[in-house]
Amino acid sequence: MDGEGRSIADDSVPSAAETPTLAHVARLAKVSENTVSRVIRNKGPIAPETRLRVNAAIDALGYVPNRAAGSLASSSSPIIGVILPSLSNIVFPEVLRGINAGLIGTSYRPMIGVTDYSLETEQDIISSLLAWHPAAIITTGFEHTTAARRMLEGSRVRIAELMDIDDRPIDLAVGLSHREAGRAMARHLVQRGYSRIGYVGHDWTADRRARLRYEGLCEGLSETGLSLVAEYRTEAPSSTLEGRRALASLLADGAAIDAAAFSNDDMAVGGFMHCMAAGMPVPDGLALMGFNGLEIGQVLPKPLTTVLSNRFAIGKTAIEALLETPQRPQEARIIDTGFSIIEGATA
Amino acid sequence: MDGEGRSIADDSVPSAAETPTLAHVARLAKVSENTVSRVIRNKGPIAPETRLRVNAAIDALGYVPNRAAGSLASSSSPIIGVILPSLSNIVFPEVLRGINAGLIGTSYRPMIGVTDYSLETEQDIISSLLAWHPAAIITTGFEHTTAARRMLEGSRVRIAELMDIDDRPIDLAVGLSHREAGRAMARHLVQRGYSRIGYVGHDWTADRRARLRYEGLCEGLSETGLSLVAEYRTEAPSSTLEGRRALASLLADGAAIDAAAFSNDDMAVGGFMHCMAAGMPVPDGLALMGFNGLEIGQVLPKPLTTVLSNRFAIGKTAIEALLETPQRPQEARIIDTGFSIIEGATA
DNA sequence: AGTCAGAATCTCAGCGCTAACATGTTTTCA
DNA sequence: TGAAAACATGTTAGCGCTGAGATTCTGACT
Repeated sequence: MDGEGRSIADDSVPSAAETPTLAHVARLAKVSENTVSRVIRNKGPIAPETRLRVNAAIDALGYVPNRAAGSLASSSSPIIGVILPSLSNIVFPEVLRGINAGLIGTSYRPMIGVTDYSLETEQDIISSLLAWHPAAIITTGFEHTTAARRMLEGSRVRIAELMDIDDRPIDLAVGLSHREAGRAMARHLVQRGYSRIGYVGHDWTADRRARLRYEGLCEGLSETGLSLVAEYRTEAPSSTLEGRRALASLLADGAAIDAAAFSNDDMAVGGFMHCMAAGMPVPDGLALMGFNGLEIGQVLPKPLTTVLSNRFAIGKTAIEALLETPQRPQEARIIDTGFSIIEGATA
Repeated sequence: MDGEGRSIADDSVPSAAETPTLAHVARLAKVSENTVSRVIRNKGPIAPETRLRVNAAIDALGYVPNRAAGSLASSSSPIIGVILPSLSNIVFPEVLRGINAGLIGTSYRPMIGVTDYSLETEQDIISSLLAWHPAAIITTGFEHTTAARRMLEGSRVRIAELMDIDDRPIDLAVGLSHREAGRAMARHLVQRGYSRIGYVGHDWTADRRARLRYEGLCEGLSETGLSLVAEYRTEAPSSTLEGRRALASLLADGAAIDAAAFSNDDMAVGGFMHCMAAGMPVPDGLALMGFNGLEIGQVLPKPLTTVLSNRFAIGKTAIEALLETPQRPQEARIIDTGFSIIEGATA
């Protein structure tokens, strides 16, 4: 019955091509905007009947809250800033996958930036992410420019630094001790009876963790009275191809080694490929050990002996810890997700 | 000299722990907020001297614009919604890498969602991304729920559907014809003299493109009077391990084939591993052909014969095309990024 | 000197939502 | 039975920015 004259403000339904707002929902459900807002955010007490009415109106209009408005009003947003060094290496997508897994069922969304291992780029990304007043920022490692560190510390946003735990975090660190992982590699190889151990690595100027593993490896060896008898580092970032080339170079130089420790699995798989192509028996002619525990290593004709870094768990754990405590705590916290040796058939 | 009494409103500098706003910058630079806004967005005429003064104030305060406020006021935001089916497969991170590359130098940021190949999940993600009024939404393929399609079409946001071009896009499609790629595989194998060709694939209920390649393969073969002599599809998603198992199963069933066409490189690399472990010579005992052109395939002792899908280019091209035209055009557009055969040593 | 276009800037009203507080309405329990 | 506590809602004032339309100020050209 709306024949009794034109109603004064019948804009309870938005005109076509106009996106419905809280106000539309409120009018249709005959409650205040604030009540609708509280229903949506599930905040404060709501009478069951009211909730029903509001939800019906939301469905009827196909209302979707405007996040920008919400963020502005509450000066915080359901965004998780995620800063990754690279997307070329499967390791970081796996961390992202963990982050995403931890976000399922929440209304948070990851907003990403890729640094290409440049601290200056990281700084720019941090500043542009902070402009969204995100709930948290997740980045990698402990190395940041001074300005970046100041921004991170100065913001009230929660900060997670992933992968590494060998230093003091700003707020939260989740990862593993790469130094310890390196030592574990040394111990494993020595236990297996190898004594002439070589190192094959990639350019680590921007990869602190690879260097930490290298240092751990050296320490581990020296604890048993050994040391590296040969080493080769490429000038390129890690890749399977570089690994293949690097091992070939090391052996071509006449290195007399019975085992090669690689900076990571990509490199080690490349090394394995070289051995196959060159007819070098593994592990009897040469033992190989990697780091990461990538799937590809486990599908080789002989599964690669390596160290499992729980990338997925790192991402997921970080998100869970961050969401658990929205406010930055007084004390920084470190979560060790550990590592484990994968006893393959190559070392 | 600020000793001459307390100034009435000297809040040109924000009090500590208060983030500076446009208003602070404006006061410090002695211009209106709007002028600062125009300097920042580089919009409208600004006197060089004013620009300098404003930029100095911005630097002095370390001002960072509040994106939520900007988005609310302009009802659009520098966000690119990116919806990916999965992060487990390196293919999609590579697309994301392309997207990211196309975004460098702009202030757009990707906000991501992962569907795990579920159309319902895609629909939820679309709705939650639209809540940000993004500049564009990039998703995969042409299959969407009815509601999702309606949301995409109804929004004024630009939409790109990636990977596939074998159908009609909503707005923009960037990718390659998987059907044609399948035909090309058939032609290549036939040209090389193989005639007893088998197919090894993964579960494609959610992977339309794998099915299209399969169909193209069959069509290509039948054009030369041939057809598949054996095929095996796993019930699991594609992986190297599944590929290895699948080829083993197919051969164990006694299939008399001289070449195996795989649904993708992951599967093909797994197949290669099986051959190595089983002592089957490649390609003389069995030829192998994949699809994608992943790095790992090219590092095998014999580089894998495969089809290069330009994942990185797909992402980058899509972004470039989207940013070039902020408004959705009348006519939907298709960009074919093509494919090419990688002549490896396995087929 | 008068007019006018264009450049440079300002004023002002929101964008759609939420925080904080105010108000009214029940329930609880001494 | 009355006061306090708990519940259920409403009212109001922004959050920090941008868009549209003034307004002021130049200089160019009659």
